[in-house]
Amino acid sequence: MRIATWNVNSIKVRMEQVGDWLTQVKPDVLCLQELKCETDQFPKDYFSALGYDATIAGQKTYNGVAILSRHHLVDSLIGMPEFDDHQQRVVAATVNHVRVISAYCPNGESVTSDKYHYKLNWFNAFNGYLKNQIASHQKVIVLGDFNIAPADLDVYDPKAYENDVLCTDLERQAFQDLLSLGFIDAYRHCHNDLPGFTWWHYRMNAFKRKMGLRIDHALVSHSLLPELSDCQVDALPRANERPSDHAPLFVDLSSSNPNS
DNA sequence: ATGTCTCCTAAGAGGAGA
Repeated sequence: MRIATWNVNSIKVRMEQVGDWLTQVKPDVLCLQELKCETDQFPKDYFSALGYDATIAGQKTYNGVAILSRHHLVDSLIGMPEFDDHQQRVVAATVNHVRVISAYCPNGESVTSDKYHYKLNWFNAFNGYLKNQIASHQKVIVLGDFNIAPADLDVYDPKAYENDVLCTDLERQAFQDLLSLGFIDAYRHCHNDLPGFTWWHYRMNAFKRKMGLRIDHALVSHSLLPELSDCQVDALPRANERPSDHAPLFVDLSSSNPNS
């Protein structure tokens, strides 16, 4: 199975780019973030015509997550049951006995912002949520925009981002606390010393100047580790004419057939 | 470098969020 994630920064603007990418890369599953549309505005028919079923958690203007799948999606769950939040940031569903979670973690804005506190609270809730998910499902994969660069290797200029949002010790600790539940950072596991940037600012010609951060991640449960064969960032869509600021990331699992 | 992009309100630009 190939399972991917992409923060598309508006599905209405990027629909055809996503369709083209699905046609070329043919993932079994694609997790989407920042839909920026309400659930009933999501172009479900367009992706259905490409062979993808969808579970959607949208809202007006901001946030919004979805899971697209070429296989049957079961046991869909919108949001975190024990965290009351009108911001649609989490959706889960099971595909071929693999629990897939699409997450759009809060950005935080800046360390002095109320949004930064919301971010840390949110990660605390997300930790509890994933603890439950990993306890109730054998194979779990969490993909999405985490808005955390876990280490200096994940930042083009660590000095410039030192103690800045996305890179603070508290955020990095929150990320490590997720791993401690029993997850592995798939990209870092497969690539010891490559940056693997997934996001580049729209400003400053950041993409062409390789000024990126690795803030989109795929976490696999220990039970999936034997199946993990590859994890790649596809930076090509970032060079599109009207790109999302994020590039897609995908994981290849060697088995996970319906009977395993 | 308050630099770019998207969406909203509301009838023009400007604010929010990233």
